[in-house]
Order: sequence, then C-alpha cells, then structure tokens
Amino acid sequence: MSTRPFHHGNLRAVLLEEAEAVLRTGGVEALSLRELARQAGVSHGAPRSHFIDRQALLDALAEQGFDRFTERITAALADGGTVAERFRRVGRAYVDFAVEHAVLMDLMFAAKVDAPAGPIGAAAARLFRTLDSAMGDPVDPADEDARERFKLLFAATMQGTATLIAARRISRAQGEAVVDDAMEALLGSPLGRAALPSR
Amino acid sequence: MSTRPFHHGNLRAVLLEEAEAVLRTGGVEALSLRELARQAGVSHGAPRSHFIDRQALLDALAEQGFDRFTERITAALADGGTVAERFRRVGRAYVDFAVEHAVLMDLMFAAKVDAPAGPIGAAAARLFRTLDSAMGDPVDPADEDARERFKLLFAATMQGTATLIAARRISRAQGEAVVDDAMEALLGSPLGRAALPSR
DNA sequence: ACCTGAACACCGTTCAAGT
DNA sequence: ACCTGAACACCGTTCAAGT
Repeated sequence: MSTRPFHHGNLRAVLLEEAEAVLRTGGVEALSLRELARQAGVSHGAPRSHFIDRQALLDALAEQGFDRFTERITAALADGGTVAERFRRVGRAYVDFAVEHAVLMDLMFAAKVDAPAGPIGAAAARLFRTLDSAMGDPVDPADEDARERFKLLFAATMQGTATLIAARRISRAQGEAVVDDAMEALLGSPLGRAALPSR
Repeated sequence: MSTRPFHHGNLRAVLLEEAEAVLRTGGVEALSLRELARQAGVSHGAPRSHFIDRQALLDALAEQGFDRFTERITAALADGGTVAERFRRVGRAYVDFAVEHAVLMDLMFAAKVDAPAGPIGAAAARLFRTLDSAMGDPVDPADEDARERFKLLFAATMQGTATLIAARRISRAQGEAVVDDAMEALLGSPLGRAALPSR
C-alpha cells in the first residue's frame, strides 16, 4: 500500500490534541488553525474537512473538556466514604481540574456556548448528573428541590474558587482553605441537612 | 482656531468607550483596533499613541471594569441595615454586575493579568477592600483571620454563581436562589459567626 | 505629543481541483 | 471522503514622516 498524502483519518484527533497543548501554553488567542495545520504537516485548508471554522474546533474542545471533567469527578467519587468525605474530595477535584485547565474552563463556560441544547450543553448536563452520585439516593422525594439547590450552590462555590485561583487573586493554599470553609458551611447549613442523608 | 486633524486629545477615552460597546455586543474576539480606529474616524495607526498594543487596551478595560465594579458594590452598601442585609444586597449587586458585564469580567479575571502587582491588581484590591465596609468594624482583632476567609468565601460563591448564569448553565431565577441559599449558609456558619458582629 | 499612511507578516474562510 | 493550493479580505504591529 502506498503512503497516503499524509494523514489517514486521524487528523481530527491530532488537531484537537495539538490545540489542547496550545491552550495550556498560550491561551485561546494563540490558537491558529493555520499553525495547527502546519504542525500536523497538512495544508492550511485541511482542517476544514473536520471543523467548519475556528469556533467549531473550540466547541469540540469544550465538549471534550466537560467529558474529561466528568471522568475526574467520577474518579473522586470512587473511594466511597461518608457524604461529607465524598463532597470534600469532589470539591478538591473540581477546583484542581479547573485550575489545571483554566483556559479550557473559560471555553467550557463561555457565554457563546449553545447551552443547554447541543452537544456542549449535553456534556455539561452529564457532569452535573454525576453530582447526584455524590449525594447518594434521595431519602425523601420531598427533598428533591433541596438537592437541586444544594448541587447548584456547591458547583457555584467551587467554580468561583477556581476562578479566583486561576486569576491569581488568591493563592493555591488560600483556595484550599476556601474549599474547606465552603464545605463546612454548606454541609452544616439547613439546605445541606435537607439535601443530604444524615448518615 | 483651525479644526485640528480630528481628535483633540480624547481619542483614548473614545476608544475605550467604543471598545466597551463591542465587548457587550460581540465579545473580545470581535474587538479590532483597526475597526475601533475606523469608528473613531482616525487612521489605523492612531490608537498606537494611546495603547502600545491590543492587550494594553484590554488591560485598560479590565482596570476600568474593577473600578466600576467597586462603585456598584459601594452603592449597594450605602443603605446600611444589618450585616446580613448588607451582604445580601452586596451579593445581588455582585452577581448583577458580573452577569451584565460577563465579557468584561472574563477580561478582569483572565489568568494573563498582571496580578497582584500592576494597575489591574491594585484595582482588584480596591474592590476587595470595600467588602471590609460590608462587615463593619472588627469586634475582636483575633477574628481578623476569620474575616479574611469569610470575604474570600463570599467572593468565590458570588463569582461562581455569576459564571454559571453568564454561561447559561442556570437561569437568572435559579441564580437568585443560589445567592439567597449561599447567604443563609455563610451567615449561619461557624466562620460567618466568627467573622461578623452578632448584632 | 499625536496622528498619517505605507509596509510586512499573519490570519480565517472560501472554493475549484485533485486523489 | 479527505486534502491541496490559490485567492480574498481582514488583522496587529512597526515605523518614517508629517503637524
């Protein structure tokens, strides 16, 4: 078999991988389709076969980001323990991921995203659903509202903590302290007690 | 006096004003120095006299953003009331501003910013200092650590709530509920009671 | 001090053409 | 189905020159 022009069908994956590296090192504005094509050894028009435009590549990165995020949260849940222990671990995993992938997170939570319909919104919904596992089964169906509100409050707090760290407004150590303080306040609040099984 | 080439010294202000409008309507990537110059009726090289490059303009917008943010928070504090009432108002003002100026907030909390030295970091510090007024005078100097931590936790929670709303992951109404739930949890927590005067 | 206008290198996007 | 390569319109940045 003759060596084909260059890429055999994995160009899409190669571009996404390269793009992630650029995101980490230089931010979104450093990401150029032409440069990506150059690094992949294809012509500048080639990416067009896989991504209709630059935004489509950014969207694909965001969707992939949500899925990786979900994996990390799921992994943090695997060890079991009490509800409090699980949430503390998930909280740290949330902040860790968000700080490590700060630019990717900006993409994932960009206002321009197709939320909540579309693939990115669906990926975001999957992430959110894994938080249900952290809470355990609902004891009383009447607590469903409290559970929803608790999840939102939890996500908001972790999200904000990550933003402050990524923006270097607070140090990593201060961020850890915020997570601990947040979990203590949330778990001990009336909402926390209504949402989570007491045992 | 003859009409001077065009602008008489306010080009900088004009550019910033135009840029803010672009930010609201089309986001950062829609912001072009050449387009700004065109709208201002000057040549494409003119902005160079006021901003060394595109990033310098973005930085100026971020700094200005922090100052406006501080004004809004200060205004929310003006009406007095109990600590709980003040914090509830500040919380809403925080989220409102962040949602209204979502793109600007991204600029303000971008990782690339010169934090904490430099003009933007200084403007951010001024914002944070206004939160001291919300807490009132420290009762016991030993509570200084609790006050710092409470401020961080408060800021993180509001910041995260704003992000979720701006990203359309939650509705405006859900966001309001998160703010209320957050304030109840924070004010009632051990940290909240240590940081805030009980009366 | 502030602005002009040419010049340069770099983009994203489109599209006919190749395999 | 996937990639090439020319073409187009648009950028940011630099810099000598004008006032």
